[in-house]
Amino acid sequence: MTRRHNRTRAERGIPEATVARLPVYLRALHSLQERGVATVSSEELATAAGVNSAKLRKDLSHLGSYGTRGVGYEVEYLVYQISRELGLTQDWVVAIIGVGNLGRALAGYGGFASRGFRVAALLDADESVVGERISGLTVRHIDDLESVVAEQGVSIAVLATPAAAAQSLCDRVVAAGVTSVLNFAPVVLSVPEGVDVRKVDLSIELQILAFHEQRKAGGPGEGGWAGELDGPGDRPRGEGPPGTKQYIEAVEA
Amino acid sequence: MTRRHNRTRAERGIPEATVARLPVYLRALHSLQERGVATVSSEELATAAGVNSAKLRKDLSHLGSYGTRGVGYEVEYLVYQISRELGLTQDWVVAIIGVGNLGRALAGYGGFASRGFRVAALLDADESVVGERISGLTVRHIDDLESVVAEQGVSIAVLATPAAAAQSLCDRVVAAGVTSVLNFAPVVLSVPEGVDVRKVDLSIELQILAFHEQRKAGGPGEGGWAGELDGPGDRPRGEGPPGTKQYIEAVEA
DNA sequence: CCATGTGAACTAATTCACAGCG
DNA sequence: CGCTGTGAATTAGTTCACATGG
Repeated sequence: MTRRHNRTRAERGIPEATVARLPVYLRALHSLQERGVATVSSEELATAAGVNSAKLRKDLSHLGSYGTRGVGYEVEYLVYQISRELGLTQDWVVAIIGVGNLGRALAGYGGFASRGFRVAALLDADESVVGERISGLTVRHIDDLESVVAEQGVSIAVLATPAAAAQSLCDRVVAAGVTSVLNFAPVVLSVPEGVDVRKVDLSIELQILAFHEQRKAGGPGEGGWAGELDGPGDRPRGEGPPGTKQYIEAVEA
Repeated sequence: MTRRHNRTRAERGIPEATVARLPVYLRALHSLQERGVATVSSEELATAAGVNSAKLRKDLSHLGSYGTRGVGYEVEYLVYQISRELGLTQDWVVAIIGVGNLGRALAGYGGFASRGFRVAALLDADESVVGERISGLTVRHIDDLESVVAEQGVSIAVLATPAAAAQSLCDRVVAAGVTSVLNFAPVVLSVPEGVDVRKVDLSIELQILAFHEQRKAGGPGEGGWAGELDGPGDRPRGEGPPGTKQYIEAVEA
């Protein structure tokens, strides 16, 4: 919040929206780097990252003044600066909790190893998967969670468990000292101050798409304005507007 | 922006931030419903959804006036209204493109079927998986993409392919008439006006966590302010500050 | 009397537009 | 001259706080 030195810039506090875009810029830069491009303008990089150039420049300006006026940005240098800002110049030890379909997919995901993330452990409660070897790691029993976290120095836990198990496992990893959690289970996790949680939720994404899809087709419901004037009083109870699937009964997965 | 009728509320145009939270509220409501709760206050629901109550009320107010002052919201009714707003009172036909680890995990994900999303097809380019049966569906060859989209009336495509294939497959599904894409490949997709794309990106999420994790440990880089005073001129070229992993060489996954 | 619904105040994020530097 | 970097203007989102109505 308050400045605590004479920091020339960056000044402790990059906007969250900017932080969320830095990885995108970084990926675009890597791709340029592979193609042997040495220098890039804000316009070009912005296009590659799918944003407009003003936003890109403003974002980068939060890190410092790393461009050259009249020229652009040196790709390699910018890659380094963004990597450093994101904390990718050091390794982060990751544990994946839950080795179902998703956990396996994550364990095999190349993107982990490539950028400073080292998967050090796979854990599961199911005896029948414990001991199995996946992507070079032996699945360990969830009882070992605390010792694994301590021994390996895990700082990021990836939760790929059923919803019902997520909160209590989250509590355990946090108690064991993990301060960042990436949650794939469809639940809202509560964690103490100082612990960061990020959520990846397929079904939420689909529902957002459905909203826009419906809108393209014209208004909510089937015929557009079912229930328009219903103040409390003429509420549909137990049935939707004619022709619609009624309510939603299925259980959460 | 300007009102264009005497619409009592909703007024065409729910803020994007609100849309993104509606699925969370919906999930919390379903969970209350399962526990037999009939009525809920904004305070309770907000807690369950992990937001504050003012935000929840403001969000719901964009849909209409569905609460009762002094009492709260009727769970069942609110479930219905949010579902309708999100377009979940109708079925959406989904095709999953790419049947690797991730595609399989997605195909088996219960959250699909449960809320108005019907996976109608699995497609892959790899001959060795074509014909395989997964979660009740036979994997079809990617050559059939256009006909599958047309026959099944697919409106949402889920891309779970390698990065290199994503854009051209995206082009194909869009050309075939799909107007919503959920992209798991680590690339920025470009699509024509009117097509919605949402991105789920593991490695971005991890990088955001790393940023905050690093911050907890105190400042970027190892020793805090490597390159502090470097205006252009004394840039590190080809090496990072002492002791840091240098640059990032690995390829994108 | 209590919890919703909402103007008003505030904070964050985006976009504009141009000064200024290489 | 061409591009970055950035104040200023705008727009979006959040939070406050309370009038309102069941």
